[in-house]
Amino acid sequence: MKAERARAAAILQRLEKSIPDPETALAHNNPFQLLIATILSAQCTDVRVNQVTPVLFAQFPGPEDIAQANPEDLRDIIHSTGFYQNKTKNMIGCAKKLLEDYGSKVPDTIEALVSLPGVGRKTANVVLGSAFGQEAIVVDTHVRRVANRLKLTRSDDPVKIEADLAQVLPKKKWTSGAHRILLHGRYVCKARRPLCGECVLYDLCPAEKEKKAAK
DNA sequence: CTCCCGATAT
DNA sequence: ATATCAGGAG
Repeated sequence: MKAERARAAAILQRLEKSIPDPETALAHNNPFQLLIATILSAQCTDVRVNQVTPVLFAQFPGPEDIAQANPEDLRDIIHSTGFYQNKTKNMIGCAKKLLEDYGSKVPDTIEALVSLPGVGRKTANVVLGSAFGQEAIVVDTHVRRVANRLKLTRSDDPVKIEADLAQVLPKKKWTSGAHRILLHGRYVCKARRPLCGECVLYDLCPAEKEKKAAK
């Protein structure tokens, strides 16, 4: 365990250099907008979400506006993010629930967040970390892949991965650390063709050693 | 486990 | 032309 923490610390130290400022890529001005943007980001790139949210928020800035919106209008705006039927329903349901149960404010606990339509653990942790400044480990597909390649976890279950990372990362670095791992996965340790040649973690990566051993 | 869907890399 | 990417709900 102690050795694992030291390895994780070494990994983080490299990533802090290669990714100095691990901020959310999702454009937003307040917790509500981040919540909606993150709901839209399910199975969709942040780049694409950022193409639709300015249009969406110009017309529907707050929960009141989205709760009352004509679903077709919302759907047309968010169409390109995919899964637009679900996402439209979720946005409206989510806005309504915020109005009815949370005084139009985005709640700041994982339990309350996860109770909102379209909000799972990943989305909840994004909001907790980036809107409320809590230490929250976001596990998305990138974090899952990178954490497994680095052998920081052996699990495919996001909840278990989150627990494993919580063990090995200092709490002060939960949000930034997970986000750096995420970004490293998006741009370097990619799903299809990982750029091992330009990876700052090259010598710390078990996946790389396995490849060499296989030769 | 299946369904929900568009965009892009190959 | 099509495989792959990217979370949540039922």
